[in-house]
Amino acid sequence: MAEISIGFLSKRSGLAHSTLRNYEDMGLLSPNQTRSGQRRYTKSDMRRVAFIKAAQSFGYTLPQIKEILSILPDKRTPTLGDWQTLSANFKTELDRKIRALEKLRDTLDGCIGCGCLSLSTCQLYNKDDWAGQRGDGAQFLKEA
Amino acid sequence: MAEISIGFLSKRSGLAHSTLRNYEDMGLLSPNQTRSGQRRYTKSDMRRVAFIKAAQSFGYTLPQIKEILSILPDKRTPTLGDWQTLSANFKTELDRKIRALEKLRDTLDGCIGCGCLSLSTCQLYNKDDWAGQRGDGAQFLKEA
DNA sequence: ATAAAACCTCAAGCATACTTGAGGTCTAGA
DNA sequence: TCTAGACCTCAAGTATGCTTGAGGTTTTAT
Repeated sequence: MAEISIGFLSKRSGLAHSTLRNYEDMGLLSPNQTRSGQRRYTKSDMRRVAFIKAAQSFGYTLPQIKEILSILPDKRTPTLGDWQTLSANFKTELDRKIRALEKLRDTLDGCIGCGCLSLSTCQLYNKDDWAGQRGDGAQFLKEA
Repeated sequence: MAEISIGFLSKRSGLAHSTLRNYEDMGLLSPNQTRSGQRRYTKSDMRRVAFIKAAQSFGYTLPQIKEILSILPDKRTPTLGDWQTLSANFKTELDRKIRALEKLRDTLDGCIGCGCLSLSTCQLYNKDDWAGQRGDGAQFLKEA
């Protein structure tokens, strides 16, 4: 049972075999192979899969997730500390996104029914206000 | 300036004209039209666009975002209260996702290097533990 | 009045992330 | 040993969310 087959990992994770192979092609997983070419995953791979699913659910793309996972060591099995670092970084990222969301809410709350229609007074019309003086106009949305 | 053209909204939001038209086709926006057929957005539409971008950045699909926006009234301009309700609901949703993420971290932290290789003792191998006794095995991942 | 810029529709194209299927190999239990 | 089931590769298909482009109309500034 130290040998984790693709079928076992597929059942545990709810991901299709083809999806797991796809992650491998994209460099997100790199299972060992038996002599005959069948995949054998480790517990570390199970953890990676769980993280991939979680990160995807927060809107991260596979290349982005690959980047996040790249802080884990290549050569040795990741330690608890390695995963805690990754986890903390990810949490920080999410917090940043949430702060951007709160800024959106707070900025735009002030605009509901404000009735102002001139570029000089309305936050929604005035591009400099969308980003908190970032001077772009689309800045907030890029940041979120 | 009470008339918001597609070009103006496009510049403010950073979204292409085609993207804004796409959102309209999907029922996320419904601007008025001038006699000749040009689109005229309201401030409320600007707010919707800002929300759409924010929700997308957290991994929501356009149909899901349409659903979230559906709590806003059809017939009248949404009030501050309408938006605050939506905003609070969305925050609750995000909190739920984040709690699932924390559960993932906590559940799997205990497994690093635990060395157990039997189905009966290892959380990673034992499908009932992936979801906190949900009996599916892929449950956590669905939930995140 | 006219020309540039902004707008329109509709259709095709593209990237991401899968899913499906054909055709074949490996492995484990009766 | 044989055969069902699990695995393999490779290629094509699908859904989502844009992007691009052709061909034409409307608006706006001079």
